[in-house]
Amino acid sequence: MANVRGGDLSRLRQLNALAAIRALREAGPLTLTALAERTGLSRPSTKEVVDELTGLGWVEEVPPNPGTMGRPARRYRFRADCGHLVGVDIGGHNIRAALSDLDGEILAETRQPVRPDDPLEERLAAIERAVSGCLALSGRAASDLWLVAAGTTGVVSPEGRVQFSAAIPAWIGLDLAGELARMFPCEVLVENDSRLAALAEARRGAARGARDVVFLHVGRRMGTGLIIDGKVHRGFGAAAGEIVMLPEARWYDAPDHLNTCAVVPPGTPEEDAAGFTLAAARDGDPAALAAVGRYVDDLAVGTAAMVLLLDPQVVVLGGGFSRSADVLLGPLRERLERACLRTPEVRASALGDECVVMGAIDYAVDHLDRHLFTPDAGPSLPLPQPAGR
Amino acid sequence: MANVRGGDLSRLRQLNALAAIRALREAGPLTLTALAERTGLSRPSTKEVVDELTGLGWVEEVPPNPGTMGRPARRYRFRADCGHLVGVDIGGHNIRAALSDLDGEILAETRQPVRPDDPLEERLAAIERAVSGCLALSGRAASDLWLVAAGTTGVVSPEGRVQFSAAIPAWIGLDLAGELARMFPCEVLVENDSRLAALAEARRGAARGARDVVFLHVGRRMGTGLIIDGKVHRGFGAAAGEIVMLPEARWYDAPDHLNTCAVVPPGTPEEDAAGFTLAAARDGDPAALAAVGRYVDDLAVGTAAMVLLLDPQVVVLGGGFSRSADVLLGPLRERLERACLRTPEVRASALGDECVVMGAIDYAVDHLDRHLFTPDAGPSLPLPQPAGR
DNA sequence: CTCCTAATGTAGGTCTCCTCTGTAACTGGC
DNA sequence: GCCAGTTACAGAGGAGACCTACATTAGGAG
Repeated sequence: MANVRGGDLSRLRQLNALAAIRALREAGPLTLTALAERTGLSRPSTKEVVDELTGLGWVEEVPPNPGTMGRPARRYRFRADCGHLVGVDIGGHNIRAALSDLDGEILAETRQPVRPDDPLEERLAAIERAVSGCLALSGRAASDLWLVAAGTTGVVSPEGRVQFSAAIPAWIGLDLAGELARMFPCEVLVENDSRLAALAEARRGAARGARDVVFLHVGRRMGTGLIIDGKVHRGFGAAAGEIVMLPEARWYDAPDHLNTCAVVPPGTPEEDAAGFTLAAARDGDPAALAAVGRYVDDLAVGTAAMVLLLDPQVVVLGGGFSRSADVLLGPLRERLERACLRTPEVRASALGDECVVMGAIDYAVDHLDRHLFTPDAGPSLPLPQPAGR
Repeated sequence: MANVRGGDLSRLRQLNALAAIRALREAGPLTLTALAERTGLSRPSTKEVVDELTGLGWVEEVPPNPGTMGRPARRYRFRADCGHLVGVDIGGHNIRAALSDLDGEILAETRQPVRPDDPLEERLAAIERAVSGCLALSGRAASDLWLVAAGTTGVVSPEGRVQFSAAIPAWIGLDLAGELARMFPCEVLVENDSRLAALAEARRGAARGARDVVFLHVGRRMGTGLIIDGKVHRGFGAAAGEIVMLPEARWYDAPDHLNTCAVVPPGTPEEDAAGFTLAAARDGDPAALAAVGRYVDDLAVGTAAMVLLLDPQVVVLGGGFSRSADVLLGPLRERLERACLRTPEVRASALGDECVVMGAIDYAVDHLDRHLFTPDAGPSLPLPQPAGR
């Protein structure tokens, strides 16, 4: 029983304003009559609501649709550009950033290469450069930002502190949320990167529309992200999805099967080895195919555990190795078919390297939806008045 | 974006009436001033709302609290008794039923012994007898029932069909929701029993207040129920929680360790064997302790998989063996401590055999809350007018 | 140029809530 | 037994938001 508060007339107006905003966000520019139909309000009331929202800067009139019978209807749209969001992907080798409008439409993207053993300061500076780049590309200022969401490798505490990271040693113990809050003049969210990737796939990628999704990050490191009932699942201590830690799930050492295959040229650095095996498997090399088989055998154990436990609608294969999804998908499906009670769809990531930034943006949009555009959600009133552009 | 509808004045009244009902349900009998404070409405408006609800039969006046300064305030309470819910636990050896009011307060309980190999008709008849018994005990008629929720062993499809059941062979393929709908003149819900047990523990049992809970049904058969974000997690095909099916989780054969221990007298029927081992372990018998150790070793593997994946706040140990929780809890905690990133609390079931019926009641209450007492929830208007008692 | 269509704008009415003022009921001290 | 103090109840008047109904306006078709 969350909310026990009633409300007066102004609350009703607020509700109706929110309904109008949501209708406009869902269905693009609408005429007053169309909007009235969608919100269930009468036209005069709808007009009053729209006028108020226009005054606040949330809504703007667009030219009418010509060529129709009768008097042309004025059309209104939600001003998604009245605020901006930034998503950041903090990886071992790259910092990616993207800037979007309030609808999550991406307006600019940048990438800053880094090295896993870069010192803390250098990496933080790269984050700042990546975001500044986005701002410059889109012609915005930092003060236009409403929300920055960052995804990082490693285990992130509920408060945004990095508790553990195999990929970025310097990151361990860092108060990432605090650092970012110092860096940007707006609210900051921090989340694990695989979870954000999962969210992106569930919202706009391979699992669009599914409410229960398991995202597998397969690559040199393994990770998972869970979407349950349409939301990112963090767990009580924000440590959900760490099934790699269980020896019986056979995930931790699984990539070794690909690294130690005979088709890998001697002297190949370990980080490139798997690529050779996967490529050879695609060409039908028997040794490589056998190695891939052993790899998928292991991969399928942990995956089956997740599927049996959660019964997701879709399993999405992402991460570095998902470029070779054509080689992996078939064998994985086949093994899940045998192990699971109900086999979910298994699909390759549709977003690739952009997965995490997109997920960060989607996470920020969700946050906004929940705290600004949802009635009964705490202090969320539609009051922030957007700048005049 | 679920709901895009606005509303008019009557909607506001409805919202405020719901707020009043929720406040009364949460905090018991309240005076007008107290209610006004909680709902945020003025006293005159609160009075009008309460009068309307009284007229509809949802609210009733109770004698004022004597011994206070000033004019005694009239007090009002939610009439939880204006409708009734039934929860049913369909097990292999017992059918349990409970009847509760709209707050989930249990008013009557019955039990009907059955045998696992009873024919379909006999088991359905036992369900009917169990519920009739509750009605008779509490002096109600079937027409007073608003909702019947049933938990059964086995895998239940989203539509309420039993897809598989190891414990009740005759049950497989049965359209249980359909059968119950024919039996009772009200809405019917069907769910897996372990999930309902998990819900009961999360609502009123060992994990009260936790939003992410893993319930382990340990007994002759193993099962799990997951509460995620405060709700029962079913999964896309309602097959969530079936980790027993995975050989690597080492759950399926785990009970054998207890059955084959030397302390079990020869000729003991298999269903009683584990009890001897657990009892001997409590008394410190070395062979029994070793068997329990092997059992918990296996139990911990699947459990660690769940904990690592979901990071629940609490793990609840329920089912037949949970009577011996004192013997099992320590070793299980210790093993989880080693295997998990963040070890959740591990507690014994607080509800025992009543777990599933209680969970069924809680499930029904949740359903009501969502569909009757929540604004913005589909056709949920506070119109059903309760009988005059 | 007129008719038709579809949207706009305005007026009056209703509903719900709020604030304010006066009245009622009970306790405790003298 | 009476009076002051305290607390709650009851009703009147007013404001805000929505609805319906009707008159008005702008563009396209014949």
